[in-house]
Amino acid sequence: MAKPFSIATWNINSVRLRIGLVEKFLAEHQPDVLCLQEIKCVNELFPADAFTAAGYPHHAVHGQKGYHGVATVSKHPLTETASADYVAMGDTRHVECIVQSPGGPVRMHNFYVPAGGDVADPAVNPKFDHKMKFIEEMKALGCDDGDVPAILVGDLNIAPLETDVWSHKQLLKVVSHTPVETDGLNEVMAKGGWTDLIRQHIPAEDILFTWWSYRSKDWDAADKGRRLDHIWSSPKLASSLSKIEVLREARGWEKPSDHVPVIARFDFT
DNA sequence: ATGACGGATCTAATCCGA
Repeated sequence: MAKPFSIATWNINSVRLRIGLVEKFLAEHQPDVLCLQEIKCVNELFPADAFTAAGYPHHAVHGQKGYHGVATVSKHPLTETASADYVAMGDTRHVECIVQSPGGPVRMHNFYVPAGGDVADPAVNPKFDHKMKFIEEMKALGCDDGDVPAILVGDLNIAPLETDVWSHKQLLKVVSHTPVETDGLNEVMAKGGWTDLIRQHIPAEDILFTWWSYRSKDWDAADKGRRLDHIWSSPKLASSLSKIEVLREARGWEKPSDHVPVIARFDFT
């Protein structure tokens, strides 16, 4: 008998402003676990009651005032195991917990990787230096550390494949798609033994985006997006993947986030 | 021109996102 389990990731760009959209999303799609990035509030201001009322009473929140911040909410019990301070900047960009899924415990990593600023040169741009150091530290993260199979999700702010951006050629020097970033992210994946679940399900030949800039007059018609949001897992869990859903329609909701939710559905045995 | 919006904050103009 298969045991369904699903996880979603969404850069919400202020959880307090968009709690209504989150409630709509949870009601319609019912993931077992939702990982949010850019909650933009301290833990005390996280709308915990709304999540509990929506059927998600288990929370691991790691926020700060105004910027960044990550939160993992779940239908099933979870234990927060770490909130690593990558690059020791004091930023809230990672929360790790173990979720009691119907198929057994799963380690969940929820990341918000620094955007990296405008200029892709660490010597003149401290934000890009920060981003590259953050990626460097992520290379130490193994998918099977500690014997519990793991899932890594989040806004990694890097679009690794040519089909992850609207124009590979025009974005080669644009932060998020430079070779030093995409090579770095590929190394994080290879060293940790991670599998890219989104690209396991949706062929690398297919154009695929999860983010569209607010600055575009008509984001849908222009369609100049990037695939910045990711779902990875250990190979053991990857073999149980049944479906990936990228909710492009959510970019067209009223007062939307510039990122859309991505859902991975599994059938555990 | 990729494009010139949208969030939080010491409510006004500034920093930040990618």
